[in-house]
Amino acid sequence: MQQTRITNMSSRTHTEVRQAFLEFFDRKFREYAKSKGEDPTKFPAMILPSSSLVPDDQSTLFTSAGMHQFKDDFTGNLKHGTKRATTCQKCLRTPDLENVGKTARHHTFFEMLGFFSFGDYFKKEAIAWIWEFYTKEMGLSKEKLRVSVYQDDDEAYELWQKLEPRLHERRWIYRFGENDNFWPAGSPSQGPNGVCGPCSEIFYDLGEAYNKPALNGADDPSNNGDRFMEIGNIVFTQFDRSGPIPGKGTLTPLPAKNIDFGGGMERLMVALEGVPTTLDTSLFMPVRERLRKQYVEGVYANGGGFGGGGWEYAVEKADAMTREKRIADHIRCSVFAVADGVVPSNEKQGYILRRILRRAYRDGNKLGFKGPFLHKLVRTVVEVYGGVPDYVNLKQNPAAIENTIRQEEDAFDKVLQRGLDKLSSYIADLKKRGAKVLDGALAFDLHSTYGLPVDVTRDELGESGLALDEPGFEAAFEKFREQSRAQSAFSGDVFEKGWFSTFKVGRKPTEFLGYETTRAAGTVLGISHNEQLVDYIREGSTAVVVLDKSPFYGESGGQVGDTGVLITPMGRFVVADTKKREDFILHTGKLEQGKLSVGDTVEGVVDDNRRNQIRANHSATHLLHAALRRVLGEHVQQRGSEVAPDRMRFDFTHPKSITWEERVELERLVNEQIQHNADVRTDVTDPETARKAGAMALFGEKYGDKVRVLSMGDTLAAPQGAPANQVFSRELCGGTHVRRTGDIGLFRIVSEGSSSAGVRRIEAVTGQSALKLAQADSETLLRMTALLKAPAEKLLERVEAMAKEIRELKSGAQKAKAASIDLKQLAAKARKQGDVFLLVTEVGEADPAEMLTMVDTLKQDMRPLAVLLAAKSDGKATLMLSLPPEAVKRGLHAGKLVGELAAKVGGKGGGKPEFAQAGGKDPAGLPDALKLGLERLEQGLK
RNA sequence: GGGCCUGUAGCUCAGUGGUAGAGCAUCGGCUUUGCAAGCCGAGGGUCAGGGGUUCGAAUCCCCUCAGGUCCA
Repeated sequence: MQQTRITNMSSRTHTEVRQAFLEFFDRKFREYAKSKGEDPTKFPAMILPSSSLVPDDQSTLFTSAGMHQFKDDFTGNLKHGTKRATTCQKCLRTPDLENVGKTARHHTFFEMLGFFSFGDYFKKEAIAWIWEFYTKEMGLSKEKLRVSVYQDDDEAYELWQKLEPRLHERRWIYRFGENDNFWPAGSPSQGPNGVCGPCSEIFYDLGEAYNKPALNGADDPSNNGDRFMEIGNIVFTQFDRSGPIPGKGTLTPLPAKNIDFGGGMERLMVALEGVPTTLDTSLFMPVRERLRKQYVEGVYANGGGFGGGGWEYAVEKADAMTREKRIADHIRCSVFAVADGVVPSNEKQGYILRRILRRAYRDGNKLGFKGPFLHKLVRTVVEVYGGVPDYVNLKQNPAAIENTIRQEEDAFDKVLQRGLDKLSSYIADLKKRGAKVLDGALAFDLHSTYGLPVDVTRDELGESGLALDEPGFEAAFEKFREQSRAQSAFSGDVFEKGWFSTFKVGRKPTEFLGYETTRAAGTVLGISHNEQLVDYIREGSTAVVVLDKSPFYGESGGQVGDTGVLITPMGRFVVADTKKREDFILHTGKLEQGKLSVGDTVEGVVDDNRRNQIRANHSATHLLHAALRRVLGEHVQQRGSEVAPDRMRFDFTHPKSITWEERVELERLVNEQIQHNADVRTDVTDPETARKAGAMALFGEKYGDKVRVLSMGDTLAAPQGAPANQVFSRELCGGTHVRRTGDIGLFRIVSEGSSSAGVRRIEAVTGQSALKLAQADSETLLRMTALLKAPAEKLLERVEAMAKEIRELKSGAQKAKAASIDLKQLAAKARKQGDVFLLVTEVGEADPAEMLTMVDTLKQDMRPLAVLLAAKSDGKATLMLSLPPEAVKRGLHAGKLVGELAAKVGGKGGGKPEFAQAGGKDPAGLPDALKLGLERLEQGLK
């Protein structure tokens, strides 16, 4: 009976479920706020969008928990302007990588349904609401739900009991210890100190078929079986722990208590759809089906290839189910990561993504796929999630995501090939030696140096009837890991430390005034000296100063920070650089004069001239971006930029280098826009309106509720919201720009190149710098015309002719030198010694290269020839000896002989049996050396 | 943050202290009805950059840069 109900509910799509969750909590929040007497017309937005997978702060590589974007809100700094919020947060986590596809619930990428309280509602509401959501809104059977509380949390126990007496009667409220039901796990007795609290989990019983009870509270992770799936966890942050670590700490109640609820979207879908694992839900089945279809098509296209079997064959061969599921998980993860701007690489986020993609690729190989196949699944993932409002960036440019993944597949293919080549040479070597086992250190080298996965090595060895020295491999790996660990500076702290984290608590971000002015008054909120917060600094101190308002632009979006000065009644603080950190503007510099204290009113004065050059360069990047899309095509995507006063750099996706014609056209288009001198307009609006107006948003970039839309170029008379094709450039941008395009003055491309695979880089200059460049070019030209005595338009011809002439002269020079010695005369000195011509002589001034030419020329005339030449150059002596095979056969060795002769000129020498040279510092010894050489050669040739 | 590998002609690479090479590509000539191709020949190199050791460095040592790869 229950089954019928579940089936009914499963007709909801995941998009509807997600929406239902968010709307449900939004409703609850509003009811609650009203009951507290709050004014309903003044409610802030409480359904918040998912933040990017790549977090703003440097604490972690990826957003790995639903509460990540609320870290500051939990410490009392209401960054989002609300005390209550609900989200569906995308997360990425890899410690469970090994479990993906094997268990019912592990993922690399997952979505966390969350609701949060920052010192607002607490335990009672949280428990009641989530229960109502699961049982009423989602219609989950109460028979299937179990809950747990922390062993000492009687309050939570009673709340559950009162809410649903049956849970208590059936003993379905479990009390677990601090390792299961406390956050951070085990903190009462182990630490760390700080905010913490008990939690309460909700489980869904998948049925006895999955008979691995997990609800025994044991700490052994192997008991985290598949029968009971944790679908939600409410953390009650209510204590401040202090005390020894490890050791029993004291838990002091916090005045402001928080709620952090997280429930896996994938797990909820399992409960709703009645399937055994998260990877069997409708979130993944389209991807898995697409994969199977591709496989079957592959079999067909290859005339029944893939080892001659069908899917079932592969199942038997390679544990296909796990692999298929893992591919589905990994490709979904990769699509989301790429959409958020991550590109596979060998560091940071890019490296995690690369590992995930390569694992999936290997799984595909094992299933029988040959060559790239993962990128073909991208569209399916995009189709599954395309309807979710938060994930519009998936739909924005699926081709770019496909491309990125395809490139990584190709790159890995190459790596595999190289590794396999190396391995086969090892295998050949083993066979030659009659050995059976490959050294573990070698296998590890293949892995660590050439990126060849060890399972590939194992398989290949197996096919040749060989084995891998497993303990040796493990030992090498462990040694390597230890070394890396010891040398690591990596810290995994989620909560940052340092002066800034203390400073920012409860403060409003700096208001940036620099769009309108470059000179404005502000109040000093904080000063950091030597990484410590201080009340004041004295003359000569370097410091970081934070103001409530500032005209200084903090480095971001590629634009460098402003420089200038902060003037106080008592002093002068020279700003050398300005950075932006979480919307606070940090002025770095030195107090040149007087004293500066917190609370002082200062006048911030930005270096105007420098700022104007920056404006020109920044605006020019927008024009260049637009021009690139017109000249090269719509596939051009910004990949980064750097805007400084004297130069700009723009990186963008494009598969080929740019032709000269394209470059000329780009320059022309940009300068045309500059000459039209159109107004530059900024509209402040919300992201949705901006998108509709066709503004280009940076791929993978994060934007707030309000964005600045910058429109530039022709047809600006068009009303706000006019289609993008009516203006030359329309982009979201927080940087500072010129008023009219004419302010840019002049735009010139300095260079074009590549910064990484598939990404081109253009460097350019504007305004004064462009003029300087033009003048420098003219000067070069002018000087060349003078130097070469040719008019500018004939220069090219002239230089080409000269280059040719130089080449001819050069090759002629050595011959001429050789000739000047009069080779004929030299040759006449040659004697026949047995069947070999023998020539031993001094040739005056000559360097080794010239002597070589002589030797070669002489050898052409007399064959076979043994020749020993001696020469002086730069006050040093050089000896050169060339022997024909006939002489070598008779036991002569040019290298050895020349070494012996070198001693006569105070030097050393050597070489091969048929050719050798030597040098020494004492040319006076040359006659002796020649005499000895002649004796030896005569003897040797007899 | 650390370990290892690589960087040589337009491309793919060989070259373990002694005259910088091969294959492909390019250009020219010949052969062929044409194509595919073949034959002969030519051009093309700061041996990633810098410093050092040495009589002599693509080669050995140190530093820098770039790419690859693994770990933290």
